[in-house]
Amino acid sequence: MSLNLRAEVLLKTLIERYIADGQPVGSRTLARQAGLELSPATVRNIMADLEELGLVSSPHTSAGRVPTELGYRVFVDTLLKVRPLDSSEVRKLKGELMTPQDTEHLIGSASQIMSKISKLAGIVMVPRRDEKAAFRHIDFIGLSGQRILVILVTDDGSVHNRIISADRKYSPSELEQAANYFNDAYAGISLGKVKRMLLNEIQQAGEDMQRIVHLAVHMARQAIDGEREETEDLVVSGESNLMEIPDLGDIHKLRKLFDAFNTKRDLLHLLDQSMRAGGVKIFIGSEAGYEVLEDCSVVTAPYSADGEVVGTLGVIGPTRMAYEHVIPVVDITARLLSAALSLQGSESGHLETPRQ
Amino acid sequence: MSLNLRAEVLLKTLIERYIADGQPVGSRTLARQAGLELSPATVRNIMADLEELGLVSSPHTSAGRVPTELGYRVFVDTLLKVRPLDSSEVRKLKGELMTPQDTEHLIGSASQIMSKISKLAGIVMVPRRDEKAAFRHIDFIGLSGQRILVILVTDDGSVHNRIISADRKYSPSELEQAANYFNDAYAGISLGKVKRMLLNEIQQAGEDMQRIVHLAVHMARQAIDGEREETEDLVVSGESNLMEIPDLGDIHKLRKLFDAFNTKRDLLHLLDQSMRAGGVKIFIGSEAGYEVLEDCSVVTAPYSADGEVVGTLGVIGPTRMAYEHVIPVVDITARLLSAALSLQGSESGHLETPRQ
DNA sequence: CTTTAGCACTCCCTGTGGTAGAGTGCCAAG
DNA sequence: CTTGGCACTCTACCACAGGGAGTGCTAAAG
Repeated sequence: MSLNLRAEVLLKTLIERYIADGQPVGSRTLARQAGLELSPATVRNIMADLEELGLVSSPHTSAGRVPTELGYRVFVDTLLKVRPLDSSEVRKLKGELMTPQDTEHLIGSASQIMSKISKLAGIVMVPRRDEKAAFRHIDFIGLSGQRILVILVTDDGSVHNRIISADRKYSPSELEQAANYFNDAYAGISLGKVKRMLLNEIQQAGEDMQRIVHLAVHMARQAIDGEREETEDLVVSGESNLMEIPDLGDIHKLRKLFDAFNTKRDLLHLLDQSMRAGGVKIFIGSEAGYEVLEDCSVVTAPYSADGEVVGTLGVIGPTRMAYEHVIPVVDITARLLSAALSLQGSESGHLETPRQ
Repeated sequence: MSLNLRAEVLLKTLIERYIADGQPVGSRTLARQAGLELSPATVRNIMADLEELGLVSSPHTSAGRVPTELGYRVFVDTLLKVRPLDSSEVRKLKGELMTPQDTEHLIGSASQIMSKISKLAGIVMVPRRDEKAAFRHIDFIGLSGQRILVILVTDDGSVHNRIISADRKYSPSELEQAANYFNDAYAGISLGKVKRMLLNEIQQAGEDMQRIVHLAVHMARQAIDGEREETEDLVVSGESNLMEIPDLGDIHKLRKLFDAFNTKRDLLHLLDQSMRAGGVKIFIGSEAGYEVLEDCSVVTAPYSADGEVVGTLGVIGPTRMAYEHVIPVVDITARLLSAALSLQGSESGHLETPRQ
C-alpha cells in the first residue's frame, strides 16, 4: 500500500469532506479543497488509481467518490490526526465520572456521557473481575417459604444479590450462624479460589460436615455460580441518537442493530476481543464480522481497575463518523473510568484485618 | 353518542378491518364484511353520519375511512369483546413469572414477556413500596478513603446499595458496631417511619449522642434518602418491535418516542395516573396528553403486592393495535406479577423474631 | 512522462403529463 | 329508507424529457 504523498493528501481530504457532509465528492470539489495546485483532471487520474487500490468507489458512473471500508482503514491507521478534546468536554467527563458512586452507576455514567458527547451510542461492558475480586462479606436473609436472599459483597465494593431455594426453611439464627461461619472462613480470598475451595469441600466432606457449614457452603456456591451469568452484561446508552443518522436510514437494518443492543451477545463478543489489546481499537463496518454492524464502526478501549484490565467500553456509530473526535472521547473515558474504579477498590483487604 | 345498532356494527367492522390491515376501508369492502345486507351506497350514508360524529375520517376525498381517536375510544369502551388468552400464551406467561427470582428480575421478566407476546413494547414501573416496606437489615462496609458502602435490605426481599462519603475513615469494627446498633434498634419498622425517627433523632440529640450511634444514624439516613430517587424507575423492553410498525414510520417521531423511553419521566407520570384506578386502563393517542405519544396507545394495569397497589405495568404500541389481544395480556401479566410479588414478601417480619 | 483542457457520455434527479383505479357525494328512482 | 347510477376527486404509477454533476478518454502542452 505505497501511496505517494499527493494521493494520501487527496484521500485524506476526500474522507474528511465525505465525513463532513455525506455526499460523494467529485474531482472539482476535491481539487479546490485539497490545497494542492491541481486541476480536476489530474485529480481524476489519481482517483482512478485510488479506486483500483480499493480505497474509494463511486456509487454510480457520474457521482464522485466515496471511501470504502479499506479507505477508512487506511485513513484511521495512517492519515488521521486526532485532535485533543475540548477542555469543556474534558470537564464534563470529569464531572460525571469523578463523583463518588458505586460501580453500577459509574458504568452507566460512562456510557451516557460518551453517547452525549459523541451524539452516538455508548457501550460499556460491565467489569469482569469476579474471579479475581476478593470475597468480602456474605449475608443470608430468609424470605417466605424456603427462599433465601443471599447478598454477596466483594472487595471492589460491588454488591450482588440473588434469591435461592433452600432444601427446607431455616431460622434467622441458623442463617446468621451460617453467614458468620462463611465470613470468618473465607474473608479476603479471591472469588475464583473460594469457588474451587467450595467444590472441594462439597466433594470431600460428604455428609459428615456440620449442618450449618453444609448450608453455608451450598448457598454460597449457588450465589457465586449465579454471578457468572449476571456479570456477562453490557450497558448501552443513547441508542436513539443513531436514529437520526441518515446513513443508517434503513429502518430494517436499524432494527437489527437495536436488537443486537438488546441481545448483547455479539457486542459482548466484540468488546471481549478488544480487551486484550491495549489502547483504542477501531472496527470498521464488516471488519468486526457481524452482519448487524454493516455500515457501522465501533471505537473501543479497554479500561482497568487497580492496574488490571477488567472490561471494555466504546462508541458505536455509522462508518461515516467523526473519528478524530470520537477516538479521544473513548480514550479519555476509559482512563477516567479506570481511575474511578481503582479509587473505589477497598483497601481493607490488604491494609486492615478482614472484618469478621 | 347514541348510535343505532347498524352504525355500531359498521364502526366495529371498520375498526377491526383497519386494525387488521392498516388500509382505509371503503364502502364496498365494508358492506361485504359487515354481514348486514346493505349496499355500498347505504354504507356511505352511514359513514357520512359517523364522520359527522367525529368517529371516522378520510385521509383524502377518495380514500375510504379510518377511525379517529374518538372512534377508537368508543370501540374499546363499548364495542370491543376481549378474547381470552391462548392457553399456550398463558403457559408462557406463567412459566416466566412463577419461577422464583428477586424483584428486579421479576420486573424485567414481566416487561419482556409482555413485549414478546404482544410484539410491542412492554413497560413496568418498579414497585413503590419503600415507605411501607419494613426495614430488615443494614450493613456498612468500608471502601477506600472515607467511602462507605451501605447495603439496605427491606422486608420484601429487595436490596439497595449505595456508596456514601463519611466525615472520616472508620475501622471495620466501628462499622460493625454501628450496623449492629441500627439493626437492633429499627428492625421491623417501616422505612417511612424509620426515616422520620432518624430525623427526630438527629434534631434532638445534637452532639451528645454516642459516636457510633451518630455514625449509624447519619449513614442510614443518606442511604434511605438516596432510595427515593433510584426507585422512580421504569423498565422498558422490546422497544425495537416498534420500529417495524409502519404506522410509526416517521423516524423523527420514533426517535422522540425512544427518547421518552430513556428519559422515563413522562411515561412514569402516565403510569402513575393509572395506579389509582383498578383494572386495565387505555390511553389512546393524544388523550394521554403527551406529544410523544402521538399515534400511540398505552394499555396499562396496576399490580399489587400483599394486597396493596405498588405499581403499574403496560404495553405501548401504535393506536392501531390489536386491543382485544393486548388487553388480556396486560391484565394477566399484572395479576401474575402481583401473585409473584406477594409470594415473595418475607414472613419473618410478622411471624418470627427480627434478626439481631 | 506528467499535467491539463476539451468533449462526449452516463447516470441521477426532478418535474410534467397522462392514465387507471378506488372511492366518494349526490340525485333520482324504487 | 334504501339503492343504483353517475360525475367527480384524489392518489399512485408510469413514461418521458431536460438539467446537472461528474466521469473517462484523448490530444495537446509543459
